[in-house]
Amino acid sequence: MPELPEVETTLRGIAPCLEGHAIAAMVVRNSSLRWPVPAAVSRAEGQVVSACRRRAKYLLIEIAEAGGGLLLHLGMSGSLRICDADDAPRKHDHVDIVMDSGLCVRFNDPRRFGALLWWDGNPEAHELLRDLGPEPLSNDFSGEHLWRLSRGRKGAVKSFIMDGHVVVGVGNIYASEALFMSGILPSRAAGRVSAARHEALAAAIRDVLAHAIRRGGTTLRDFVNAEGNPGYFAQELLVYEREGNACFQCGTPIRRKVIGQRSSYFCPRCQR
DNA sequence: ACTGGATCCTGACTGC
DNA sequence: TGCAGTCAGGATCCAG
Repeated sequence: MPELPEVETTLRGIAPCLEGHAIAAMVVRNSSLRWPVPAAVSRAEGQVVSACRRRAKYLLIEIAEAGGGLLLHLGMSGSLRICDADDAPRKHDHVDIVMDSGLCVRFNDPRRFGALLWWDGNPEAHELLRDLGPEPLSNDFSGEHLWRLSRGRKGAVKSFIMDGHVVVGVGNIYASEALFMSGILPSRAAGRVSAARHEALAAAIRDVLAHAIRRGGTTLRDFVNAEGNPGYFAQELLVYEREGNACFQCGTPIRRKVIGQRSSYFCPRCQR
């Protein structure tokens, strides 16, 4: 479920509850997430959260006093919500970060593809983070970057922009949207997209992600922010899950095609 | 170095 | 109603 805008929305929701406050307890009801939740997460107990950040789709809850912090990934079906620590847990509420304030940040994840780990020292050096590409909303990301990395690549440009080593945070929804916005067929070989079109693609990725963040993310089925509310970008999707509906630009029916085992949506007339 | 495929897991939905 | 099959927003790992 969550792509970069949804993770960013979640971060902005939980940060005020965490930053500057002490963690009273880490309650792990079910430790079998993508990787087992390590006992080390209890090192957060009794410590003040110094900062909350995001890198790619990972949430970093930094605890300077402990020389490390919590690393959280929402996977495909995870969400974080703020509630009272004594609210009864619901199905799939696997972990609570209980705060001194009496509030708690509760991690729910039906499919358990999410992760909660502990990092020591510099989080950027963590094995899950160290080989990641640039943030799409940073100055390190550009059309020139995409063009350079794509030379000689025969795989579909859609799979290319979803590869976290190329650029982070572009998931299945926004990949289809950005390719439509820049007029590029998702199945086209990445290495056969011109420099000018990579420039347009980079701009589209930036625009669609920034706009989705302003709308509080995309709720297709079950995404909710930290307050339990949905995001409002779904109503603005141009091609995603619009198979058979008229293209907003030319009226041609939107098509669906599986690329890299993921559904891809595109206009066969507007995209080349 | 790159690419495609399998895989982890539950729930919602479809068609018989 | 029930049941089998399909699909889902991620990303790692492995074989070739």
